[in-house]
Amino acid sequence: MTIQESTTARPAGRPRSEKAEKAIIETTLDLIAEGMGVSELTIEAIASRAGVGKTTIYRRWSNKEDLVVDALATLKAPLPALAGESVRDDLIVLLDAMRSEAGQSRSRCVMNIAMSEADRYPRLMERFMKRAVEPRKLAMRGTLERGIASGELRPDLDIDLAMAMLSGTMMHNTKWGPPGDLPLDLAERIVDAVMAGIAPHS
Amino acid sequence: MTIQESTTARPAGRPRSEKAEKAIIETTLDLIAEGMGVSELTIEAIASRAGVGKTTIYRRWSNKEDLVVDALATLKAPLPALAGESVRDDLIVLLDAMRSEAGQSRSRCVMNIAMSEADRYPRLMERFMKRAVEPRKLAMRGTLERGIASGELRPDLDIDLAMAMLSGTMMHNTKWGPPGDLPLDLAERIVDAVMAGIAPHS
DNA sequence: CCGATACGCAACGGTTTCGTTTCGTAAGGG
DNA sequence: CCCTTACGAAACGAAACCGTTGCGTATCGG
Repeated sequence: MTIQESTTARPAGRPRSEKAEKAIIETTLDLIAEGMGVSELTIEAIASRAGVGKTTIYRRWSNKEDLVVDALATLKAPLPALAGESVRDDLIVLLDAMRSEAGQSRSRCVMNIAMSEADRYPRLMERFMKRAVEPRKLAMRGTLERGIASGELRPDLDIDLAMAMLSGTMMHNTKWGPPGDLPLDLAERIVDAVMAGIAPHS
Repeated sequence: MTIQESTTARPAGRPRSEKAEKAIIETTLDLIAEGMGVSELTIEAIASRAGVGKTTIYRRWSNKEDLVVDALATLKAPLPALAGESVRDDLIVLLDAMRSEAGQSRSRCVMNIAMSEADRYPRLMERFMKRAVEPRKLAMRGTLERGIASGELRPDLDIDLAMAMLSGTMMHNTKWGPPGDLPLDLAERIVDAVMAGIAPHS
């Protein structure tokens, strides 16, 4: 209230190290990506691996869950750009984004948490859903609606069921398919198969 | 080596209580079904809930993983009987078995473990896969092959991809679909949608 | 330079689980 | 009856984390 507090009234003293903050969050994500469940994460392990005192963590987050929420929130979802020409191409782009993300251990184990600890950490999952899942669902829904309008998809299409077919088939491959990298043309094959169906041409 | 050792040369002394053994395994499955990860299971919690001394557990299993392996192995997989008339009907039966199992907390959380802790407990998963997953996969594969032979399915069908489409769509609904029970006709709708495809009639 | 704050580090007491051991009792076989 | 083994209960020392505190140092504003 004196003369100028600039924008945020910087407090006196040494400012908090952004490097430490980044290291903490990165380490948290790394540990999760290595298959560690939320309940197995320990503040001490994060601190030691990040080269940081526990104090520095507790000064920023009051408990483990808050830290994990913030860490997951930094996983941005750079939605792939859709050409918007053919619905088939757009669906392939969307599914191929899933395929390539499945190869990254980080996204993969975040997905593990999403599927196995959803009930135990509802706040965490709610936030993660809104941030990472919803935008993709909306993009796919929009593409399917466009396909119905343009006649590229059947007019009586059950959109929710179609989304489950597309995403579910890809997820089934990432989770239960043969080990190793997924074939590069998997998205294309899935989209074509889902579009054509498994019954013979009528 | 004296006269008769019957079948298994019963040792002297008090025999082990089958009741205790059963209680231990049931309690283990219950705890897992309540959303407890393998790493969060504690021998003490199992012992106390089962009304059993820790000694009784350690006398039978040398560590937690061995116990969980045995517990999961007792989850038998009563494959649904397939009529073998129409491929569509058999696929519906197979998928509907998945749907109804998804409603049971026990099978559900076993699935959670399967998907999230597969890398951490590979022995455990290998055994579980062989016991519970493989028979179902074989049944579905057989049905699809029969459908190709009978002309009910397209002759150039990619069987693995078709299995991923069917199972993946159902799993997507169980995991990411709206909360609450799955609609009773979900299996039928999935099978019909997968067979017909989402593209318009050619 | 000085005061204030953050830093990494180490240690604290408290809790939980571990795997083991000891205890007195229960239940079979010879 | 006696020997053997299993039983449930309780307690043990060791280890891992918890959340907190004190320490000496580093880094900012004034």
